[in-house]
Amino acid sequence: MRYSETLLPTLKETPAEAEIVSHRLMLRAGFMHKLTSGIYSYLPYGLAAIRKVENIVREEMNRAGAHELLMPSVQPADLWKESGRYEKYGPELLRFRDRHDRESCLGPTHEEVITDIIRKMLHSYRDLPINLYQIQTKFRDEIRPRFGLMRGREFIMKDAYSFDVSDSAAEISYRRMYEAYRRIFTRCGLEFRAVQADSGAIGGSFSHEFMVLAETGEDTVVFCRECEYAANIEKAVIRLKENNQVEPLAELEKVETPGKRKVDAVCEFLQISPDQLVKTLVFIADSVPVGVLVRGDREVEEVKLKNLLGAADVEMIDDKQVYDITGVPTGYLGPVGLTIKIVVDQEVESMVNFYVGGNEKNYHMKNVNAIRDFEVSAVADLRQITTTDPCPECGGKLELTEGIEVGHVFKLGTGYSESMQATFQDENGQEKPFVMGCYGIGVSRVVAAAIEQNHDDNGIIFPVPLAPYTVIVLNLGLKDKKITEAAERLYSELQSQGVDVLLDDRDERPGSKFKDADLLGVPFRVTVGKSLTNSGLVEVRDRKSGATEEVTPDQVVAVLLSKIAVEQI
RNA sequence: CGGGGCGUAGCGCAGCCUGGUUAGCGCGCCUGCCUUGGGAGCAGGAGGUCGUAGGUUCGAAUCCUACCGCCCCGACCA
Repeated sequence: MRYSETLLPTLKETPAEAEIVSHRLMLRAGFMHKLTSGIYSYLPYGLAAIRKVENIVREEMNRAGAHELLMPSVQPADLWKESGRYEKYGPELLRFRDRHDRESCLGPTHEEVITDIIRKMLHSYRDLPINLYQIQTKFRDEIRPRFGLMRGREFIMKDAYSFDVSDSAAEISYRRMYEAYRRIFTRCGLEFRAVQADSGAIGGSFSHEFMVLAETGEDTVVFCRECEYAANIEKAVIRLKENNQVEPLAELEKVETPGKRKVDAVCEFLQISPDQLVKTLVFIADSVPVGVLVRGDREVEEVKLKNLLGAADVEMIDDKQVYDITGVPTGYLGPVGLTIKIVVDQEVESMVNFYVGGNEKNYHMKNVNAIRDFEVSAVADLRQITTTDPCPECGGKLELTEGIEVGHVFKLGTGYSESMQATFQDENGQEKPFVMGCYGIGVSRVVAAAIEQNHDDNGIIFPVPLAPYTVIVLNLGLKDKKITEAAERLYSELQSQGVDVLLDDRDERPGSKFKDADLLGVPFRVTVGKSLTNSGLVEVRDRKSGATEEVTPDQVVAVLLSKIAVEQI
């Protein structure tokens, strides 16, 4: 590509809208152009990076036996009504009517469409297994799009769907995708972890997320220092410590706590530690209020709560709503005498003689005990794991880190095939629902995550496999025949060797070209300028290390090819 | 949806509080000269419905109202 011919508008200054480094750099390096919130045009340079990711994804999907197809983005509501998701999927699903007043939606994912294809086209166990994928633009009307391509409303996703004859066969398909994903993200040059995950709105029995480790990640990942255990914090199961202390139940007592509402204040006033206190939080689960009890120093994990209650949505409510529902001012709420449904974190169940709010302003209660003093409708693991908890697998020490979710694999089971009546005949002539799996990769997000992980003060440092161009040739002597000829020759020789090369043939001063080359993050830079005139040499520079060497023009292609070979995974 | 911030030239901003000629600055862009290995210099120039609509006023970028858009925080522990 000739720089002079393409649209690659680099910016010296950072647009005010960008907060995180990948977003800033992508805007400055002319990757994309925002049309409206969460919706971007991909400019040539950004598109080239996306294509690199797509190609790696394609190669590995194909290697894993999946086959590419392309499904529509506009989908009829009827299909979504069949699966039951037209009601379940929230406002993220963009709905509209066509000219015939038919209800339609923009596909945020394609389980319904693929299941429809398969049920109409496959009828025999002999056709299975099959795994189909597409790379396509998805639309999800996110509550709050942010960070540029990191969380857009419109984004590019690779989604794959597997169909199997049985659960055990589906597990093989799942493993295959899991391994393919490991290869994909390794090839992208990313530092990542595969973690156990909640399956969320898509549903299904179990799943793993692939997380690129980065401070700006929107997810928290917990992993064990001693074993292979790794999970999204939403999912991390808490292994209960044995509680052998047998303490006799004491008599319930009311204590005055004037003006003490926060856990810390109550504890300080009563001279107790937060692990002796139980807080009562009120959530609204699909419009039903639920009281949730956790120890004073713990945090409720809403995803766990949601799963326990089988609710589509749970939300903590504000002080006013709490008062409206319970008649108790916040800070003094407790389970004793509370009429709403109460669920209890497993840790609380093993506590004896603890403290709670007194359901009356300025009062708490002591020596409270579950079951004896209040009714419990369920006990479960409802809190967030912490680094002081033992690893649920081996008991080892846990660590927390932030991650960007770039891939997610799900074992779906027969949920969709049953609701949509997608069946095949097995070898005995029995009708059976397909056992499904689905597998997503946020292609545009991978590019953002890669930049989040690979940059310095001067700009992007692309890993070779994702770099839109592997080499940039700077012509620093546009009016110098010898220099221009050498640069042009290098450009065409590299191209003929199959190297993605950008020739900076703009009429710009050297400083600007150097700055832009750094900003764009092209892994290798070849400078053809005055050293060619002086000593017959050109400079080859490694963007990542900054190391330079001077070689003759004849050597350049060979030198670069060997450097690229080292970096190409 | 709540809270906060912002909307003035392609980008980054000043001006607004305290209303008053042709609305500024830096970067970028155009022309010329000069320069050419880390975003040069000089000279000249183009480019603005001051987000939109309404109101107050002799007069509005500036004050008031409504709307639109964008960004950030939160969907958070009582």
